[in-house]
Amino acid sequence: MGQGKKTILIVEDDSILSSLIKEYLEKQDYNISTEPRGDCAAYRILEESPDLVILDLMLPGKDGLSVCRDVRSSYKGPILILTAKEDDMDQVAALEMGADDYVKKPVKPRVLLARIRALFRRAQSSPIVNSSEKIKHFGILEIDSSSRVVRLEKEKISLTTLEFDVLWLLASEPGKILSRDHIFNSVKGFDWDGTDRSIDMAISRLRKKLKDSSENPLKIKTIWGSGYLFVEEAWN
Amino acid sequence: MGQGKKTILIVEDDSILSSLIKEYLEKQDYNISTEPRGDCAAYRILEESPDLVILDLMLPGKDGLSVCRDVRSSYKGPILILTAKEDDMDQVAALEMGADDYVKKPVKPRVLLARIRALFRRAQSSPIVNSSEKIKHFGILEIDSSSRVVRLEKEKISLTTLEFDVLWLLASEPGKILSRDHIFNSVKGFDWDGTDRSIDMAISRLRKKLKDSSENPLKIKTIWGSGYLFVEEAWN
DNA sequence: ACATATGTTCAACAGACAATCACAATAAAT
DNA sequence: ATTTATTGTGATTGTCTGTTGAACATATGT
Repeated sequence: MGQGKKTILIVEDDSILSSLIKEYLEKQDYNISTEPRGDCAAYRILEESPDLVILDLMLPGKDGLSVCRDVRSSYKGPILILTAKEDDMDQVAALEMGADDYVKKPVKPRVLLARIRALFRRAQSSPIVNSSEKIKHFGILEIDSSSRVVRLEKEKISLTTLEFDVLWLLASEPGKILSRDHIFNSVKGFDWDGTDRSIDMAISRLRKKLKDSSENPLKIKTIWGSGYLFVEEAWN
Repeated sequence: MGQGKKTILIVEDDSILSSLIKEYLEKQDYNISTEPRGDCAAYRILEESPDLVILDLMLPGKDGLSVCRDVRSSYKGPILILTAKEDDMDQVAALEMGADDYVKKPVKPRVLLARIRALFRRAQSSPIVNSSEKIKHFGILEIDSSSRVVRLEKEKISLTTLEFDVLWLLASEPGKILSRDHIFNSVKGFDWDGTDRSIDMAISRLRKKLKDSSENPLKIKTIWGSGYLFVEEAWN
């Protein structure tokens, strides 16, 4: 499930620190992007709408406080200020400006993580409504993503989680070639290592369960050197 | 609990500091009560349900961390830890235990106020989910959250607190995958340690009571590697 | 056409994760 | 303080998924 990971934008001009935090948080299973410039930060926050923003105060282009003020009215996620400035009045100003936390450098990664988690616990945000279609029909095949049930000629087929996810993805774009790379990424949420053949296996097991011949597959075709393709017309 | 003044409970054994903060915050138009003992704190938090709690860690009777853990599942307001302890691990532990902020003494009143305000801002805007809907119907299943009664084909099913909370949460978002992490967090109020299997057990017991087959669950499905999902269509 | 390199399938195995039992620890009730 | 109910834990079993290697298929170069 790709949607699972939370995204965090780190706005920080010290690239060493920035990538240090990035690495640490990536290990904790967050999706991290970084931005060194203050004047680009506001734009990117609104554009990417990350689940959380880590914001430095002293930045080239525009200071963090202004960024915070500028985005606060439209960006609803938590903003965590991370800065070396010692002044208490900055802290007060930032918090009043709409920041949710103010942490002084240097900070232990473990502490930063705990604070991030506390903010997420409170925010609990996920207003992204999945308005896309929940049920797909292709002749004798029916796929229901809210109950995760697949029927073939009205008969229920029991698929595993991975098999279902792959089928749903392919069926979402019938007639289009999807690379292993892309399938892997969409289904697992992280990148393909190039040697993994789990997708091959999932396809193989899917074909068997969907009664598609493997030597001459009509329903899920192999595009040699490119990937796989769901054939819409094959289910009648 | 009216719209008027917000109430804050200060749990702090140093009576000088305690009344200092009390005075300052009263000037800012908050309603303050104080409690010096740790072992009485949990009781008073649940009894008075203040809008926010300021909690010291080193307390007579019972330490603040335990207080935090004990009340977290039923007390939903912000908890701010205010302590002289310097140890980073205490900070991490407190935040993971469900605290919302961790401030080191000594702190300027102005800073404390700013942090309190930031917490209130979040608490207010955080979506209280079930203010409207108190009863859910899914075919033969009926869940009443005001009386905490569950009926299956009109027959009353007796669920434990945890089981009910988990069921209610899942049924609040049918067709959506909820991770153990998320379920644990919502139900207990603090973070999952990664080895705990209480949610698995709750699900297992729920399935049994709701007469869902365990080898091939139709009503509460397992999404391998991700979590669980409530199937709306399975109750007809 | 032939050999060679590269991409794909599949069976069998191994490791990771989940379900469940029986029991221990904890909390609640008496 | 004792009993009872609820929740968490260790061990076991089963299920899902990824890996390996051999066989097979498709493309490329000579």
